[in-house]
Parts: sequence; C-alpha cells; structure tokens
Amino acid sequence: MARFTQTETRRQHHPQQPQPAHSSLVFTGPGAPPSQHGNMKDQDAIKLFIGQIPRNLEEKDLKPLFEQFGKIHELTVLKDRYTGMHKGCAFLTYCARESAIKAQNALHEQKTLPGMTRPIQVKPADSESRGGKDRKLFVGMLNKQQTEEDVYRLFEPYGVIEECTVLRGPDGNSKGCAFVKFSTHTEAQSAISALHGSQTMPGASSSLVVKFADTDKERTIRRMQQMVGQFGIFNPAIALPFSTYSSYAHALMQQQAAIMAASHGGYLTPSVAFPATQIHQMGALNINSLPPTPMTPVSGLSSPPANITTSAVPSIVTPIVNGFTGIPHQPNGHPAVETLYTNGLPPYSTQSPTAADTLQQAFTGVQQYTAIYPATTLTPIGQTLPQPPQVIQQQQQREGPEGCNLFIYHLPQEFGDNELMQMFLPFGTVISSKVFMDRATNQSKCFGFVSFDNPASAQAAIQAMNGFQIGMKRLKVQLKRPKDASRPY
DNA sequence: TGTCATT
Repeated sequence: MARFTQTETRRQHHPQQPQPAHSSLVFTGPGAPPSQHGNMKDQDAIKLFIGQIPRNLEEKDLKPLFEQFGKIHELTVLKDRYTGMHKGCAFLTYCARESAIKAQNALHEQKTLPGMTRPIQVKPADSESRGGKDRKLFVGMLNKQQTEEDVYRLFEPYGVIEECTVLRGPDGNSKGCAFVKFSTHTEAQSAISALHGSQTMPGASSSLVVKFADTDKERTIRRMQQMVGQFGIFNPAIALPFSTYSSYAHALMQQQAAIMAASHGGYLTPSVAFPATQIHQMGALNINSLPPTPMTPVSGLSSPPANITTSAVPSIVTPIVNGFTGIPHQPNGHPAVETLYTNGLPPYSTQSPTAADTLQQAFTGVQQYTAIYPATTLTPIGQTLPQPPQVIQQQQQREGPEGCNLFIYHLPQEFGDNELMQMFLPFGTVISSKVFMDRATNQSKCFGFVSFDNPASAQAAIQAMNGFQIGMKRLKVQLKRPKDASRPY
C-alpha cells in the first residue's frame, strides 16, 4: 500500500490550485489567516491520507464523514491506474489546515468503517513531508559557538520550528551546521530565501548556507563518496573506454618513469615522466626565454612516440623500459637530457593555458593502463610497483595518514585539483588533491595539497618534484605541516 | 598548510 500511496501522491500532487491572496506572501507564519471562502485551501494546508476505507465507498459516500471537521478542498479515492479498481484509500485536503488536524485527532485509528477489520487511518500523506525533507533545512557555515537556541532565534521569524538540532561531533563540539525543521515547506522556503547567503557568521569561512536537507538517498550517495575518498575502493578509471594503443604506450613510459623517480631520488628524475619527444619540446622552450612564449599544444601526445610503432603490447615493453632506464645517465639518441636544462633545472613550462591540458594528457594513460592490466604486466623489468596509481574522481578533501600529505606551493595559476592530481599520480595512489582557490576571485592561490595512501609515495613525490621548475617558478613540495605544529618556514 | 559541515 505504501508504494501505491507514493505513486498516487506524485501523480496527484501536480495540479496547482489557485492560491488565496494571502498565500502569495513570502512569509507564511503561524499566524497566517486561514481561507474562509470558495474552495481555496490554506497554503499550509495538509494533505491527508485516508486508509482502511471499504471499497464500496466513493467520494460522495465519504464526504459526510469528513465534512464535519471543515470544508473539504479535495477528496480523491485512489483507483488503480489501469483497472480503475478502488484501492481502499483516499487523499483528503481540507481548505483549512486546522480542519485536517481536527480530523486526524478525531478519526485516526479511532473508528472502523463497516466491513473493515482495521481502524481508519487519517494522517498526513507521504507527500506532505517526504520524511520531513521538504520542510527540513540544512544550515551550514554556522559559527561553531552557536547553540540550538541561537539557531532557533535565527529561523524563528520564518515559521513554526518543529525541530532544531546543531550537529555535533563525539566531543560535543558543533560541526558548524544544523538541521531546522519547519512545520511547512513554505516556511522552510521563506527561510531559505531570507537567510541563505545573507550573512557570514564570525569565524565562518563563507556566508550562511540554508538549503533543504539531503534525502536519505542523497545521504547514502554522500556516504559512498566518503568511503571512496577514504579507502579508494572505487576506481572510476575502470569505466573509461579501453585505452588506445598510444595511451598504453605512454602509460608504460610514465609508469616506468614513476618507478625511476621513486627509486632514484635526484631532482632530474621527474622529467622522465614525460615522453622524450615532449621533453625535447619543453626543454627547448625553456631554453629560449623566461618567461617562455605561449606554448602551442604539444601535438602527438595521443599518437605513439617516434620510437614506438604498432607492435603488440608485450614487444614494446622492453625498448621503452630500456630507453627510460638510460635517460638519466646516458641519453639515447635524443639530445642529452642534461643539455636541455640550460639553467640546470628540469624543463617544463605552464605559462600558457594549454600546459595544464598537456600535463593531463601526458598522464591520462596511467589511469587507463592501471585499470585494465593486472599488476604483473606492469613490471617488465622486474620491479615491484610501490602502489598502483589510482584516480579518485569523487574525492573529498581528505587528509591521508601522517606523513602522506604534501603541501605544494608555486603551482601554475591554471592548475586545478585535477592537474595537481595528475602531476602526482606517478608516485602512488593519490587519495585527494586540492588546489586552494580565492573565494572572491575564483583564482588559484597557487598552492595546494596532495595526499597519498602511504608515506613512501609522499617521500618519492617530494624527492622527485620539490624544486621542479614550472615556468619561472619552482615547485615547493613538502610534507604538510601537521595541525599542531608551529614550525614556520 | 585542507575553505563546505548532512543526526
């Protein structure tokens, strides 16, 4: 029955009734005058569900029973959509909210209609509350000092508050948010209109948030996303289309480069995370001038590098691996890597907006590759991968364990969370990446955080990426300062 | 040096 009720509710919920003059007021407080004439209903009228009705009773038969509590706005017996069969229940809306309350008090479970074994049900229809959702607000960006009473005061002007709870952690400290349930949707809506973004509480990082609370379903989704962030149990890369040959090749190179970077320790190593062809181009750019001229998008990233043809997958492994093994010490047919670094720094430029794209493309293969091939095929030169890189797309801002969180400064202006993550993926599983944005300008503050799932990856990333030059700046890559630490830099 | 937090 509950399911039918839901269905019927939705179906019947749509017809918009003409509203009485007073209902157009944004504020519909507890003192809102009830409708007195016509078939108008109060804006805060309650739709009642009537259950346990004998199937031989139609609207006209039921009307007298309910009319004694007030003028009826609408009474509908529920019928099966296809067979037209009486479902033994109805929806009833009185013109006045008060009538509904009276009827419920007088009738619900109080009387059994002829032929029925259970007493009549008279209660607000599911549509009236959706579990309270449509009149329950989530309030965020509160001051953590604000109590239930403070919140109550804040929302009181907009209607009758049935419930007001400040969310608190286990220690009893406010989480800076609350739930406020009004008696009607309209009241809740007016509170949103009046209060959302209206003020910034002292100590809050942005203006007050007032919105309808999540439904159960939404909460479940949120929970799942949090689990993803915490445990990395979901790898969306699996859902990506099968990698092209070229991205596979890139993936191999980058994977090996990552291994090199992790095991080598020199500042030179990060550069091998880029295909040789790309190193060349970027290196040249870097030599020419600082700041470099805007870079054309590096072409050919999605096609195989020159030294890789269309041979079967296993056969390309060795040459690539060998090539990369040689790079740091013995350049292999390309100009010596060192000679490209005329300023003694690894090459890379992100002066143009295309640079972020470039990086992203350069690393894209890693994700696909990791998802599709078993780990054993990833180690053709007998090395063990520290951690298969993973991409968590629905990331939360989560810190990893102690020693796994990096603070990165001097990021290119155009780097976002994703670019930051792509840049650090070769060193392990990135459980979160966050570039800080200036709220006012929506511009990057050029620093951010990357969290790995293990300290070794973090250390490898520091070794490889600290001091890495991008444009005119060098990345500063350090362990994130623990909250309680007070060591200034 | 993790900005936003959903009983």
